[in-house]
Amino acid sequence: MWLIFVVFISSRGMIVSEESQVLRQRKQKAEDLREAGVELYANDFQVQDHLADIRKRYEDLSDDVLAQEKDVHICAGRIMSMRSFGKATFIHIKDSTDKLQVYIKRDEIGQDAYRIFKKLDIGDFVGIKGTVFRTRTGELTLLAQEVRILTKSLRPLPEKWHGLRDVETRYRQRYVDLIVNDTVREVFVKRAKIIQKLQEFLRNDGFIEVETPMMQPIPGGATARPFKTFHNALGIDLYLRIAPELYLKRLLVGGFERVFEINRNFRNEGISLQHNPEFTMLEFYQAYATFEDLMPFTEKMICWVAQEVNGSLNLDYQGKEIDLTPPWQRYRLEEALISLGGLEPNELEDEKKLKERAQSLGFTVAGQEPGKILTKIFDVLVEPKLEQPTFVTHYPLDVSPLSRRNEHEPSLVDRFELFIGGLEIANGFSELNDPVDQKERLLQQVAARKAGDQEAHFMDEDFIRALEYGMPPAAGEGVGIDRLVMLLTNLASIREVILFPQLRPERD
RNA sequence: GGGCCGUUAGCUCAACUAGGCAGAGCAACUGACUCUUAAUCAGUAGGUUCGGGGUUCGAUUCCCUGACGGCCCA
Repeated sequence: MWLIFVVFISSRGMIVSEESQVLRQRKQKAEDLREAGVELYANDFQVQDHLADIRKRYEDLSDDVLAQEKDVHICAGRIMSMRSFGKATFIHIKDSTDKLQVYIKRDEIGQDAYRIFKKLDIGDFVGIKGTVFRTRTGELTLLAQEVRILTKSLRPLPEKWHGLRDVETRYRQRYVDLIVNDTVREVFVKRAKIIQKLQEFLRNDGFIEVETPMMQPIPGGATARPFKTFHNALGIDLYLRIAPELYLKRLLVGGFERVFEINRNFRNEGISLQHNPEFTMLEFYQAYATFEDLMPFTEKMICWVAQEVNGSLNLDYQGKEIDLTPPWQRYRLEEALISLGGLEPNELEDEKKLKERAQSLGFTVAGQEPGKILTKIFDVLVEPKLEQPTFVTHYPLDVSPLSRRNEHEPSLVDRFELFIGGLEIANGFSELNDPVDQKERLLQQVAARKAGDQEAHFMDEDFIRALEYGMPPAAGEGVGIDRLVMLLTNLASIREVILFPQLRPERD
């Protein structure tokens, strides 16, 4: 393919290009190299060693022993820095495992090769063949016998010590962020590990991982507005799922006793420090268990993951010292509202007083069920205060249309939410498996939807039919993976733990 | 959706407070230099100051408007 330059004459009569000077210079260099017969995008280089392995093997050897080492290593990486002395140059190259200095001498690689090497830039990928030595200043270094360009980089990397700071550019060009900001890379490595460890923990406990539809004709399993799309061949509306819940419960009906899924949910709602339109959720369901069983199970699971990835049950989250050691604090919802939220007990009894309180906090209360008002007040007054891990239990029935009714207090359900560091991390409950009760509750949701509540649940007749076949008693739970990662990496923004967070498109 | 803050060279930032030729470091280019590591030394080039409009003799700066981002609130 030909590189096309758009060149025009400016009003001042100078020839200027739309491209930056650096980009133009680099494209010119690339052309020069190509004309000199250099393949700029080679694909036949056989890498034998990762940089970390080289470091590991030689790091602790004394200079004398090192001087005897004649083994030749073949490795590759991106040039991250360059210090040239005319006829010799030090560079640092970086691969996925480490960063290593390479010493390139004209007398070692030959005049022609050195002339070509001088055309290379920071950012280029190179293949190196060489032996290991230690410099006078004590740095383990590869002495290059051969240097080869593997990929030409046309754009300059950000500055070497301030790096890339601009948040918008970091998110839009995450690839650059990952090249230059090692801590960012570490966050996503840790994220991958957290997910692996959750899978491992659940598998070891007899759960099997399944995949259920992300595109659903009836979006269910959560209180949220869905994204809508259209399938051309079927000629039907489909929704991106807001939760996998109803499908996972169908699997309990089908005879699986322990299932889990870790995958994306999509909610057509605002974006904030804790919300991205698509986010990752673990949901797991266990037959013959109750929400009471899930609480210690959750303690065990999260502690194990924390121990595996951080090596500790103590963590610093945004300046708060958090201790994950079980057992975790428990509050009934009303109890938390009174002792942490500062509400008077009589406010909880009296719907009118409750609405006044909500209004004083700036909420619209018209047409809202008391349970919804209660949980909204909770979100604002209590949630940020729940720094140490805390289970909040006994949620109102009207905000929990899929949860099993509490046997002693029928206006409440057997449900908990887990908060750590002021973040809502998990939500679990004993599952409602009475198809008649479930149908009634969904009908109430449909009525609420008709009355204008766009977050209310849809009716799902097939789900009811499934329950009519019989779903074993069970408990299920959802864990917000992004927030768990935020917690374990001490990051305040969900955008820092999602590789490509949703942004408005760039103009031009 | 509302409020506040921000957007200047490839990157990180000045120039604000008082409207007067848009600057530095790194990166780049030319030259010197065969153990440097924020290499050094000498020189060079690089700008739609986010877009549009206004005020003004003159706008990066003041005003209006739009875009994008950040934080706070809903």
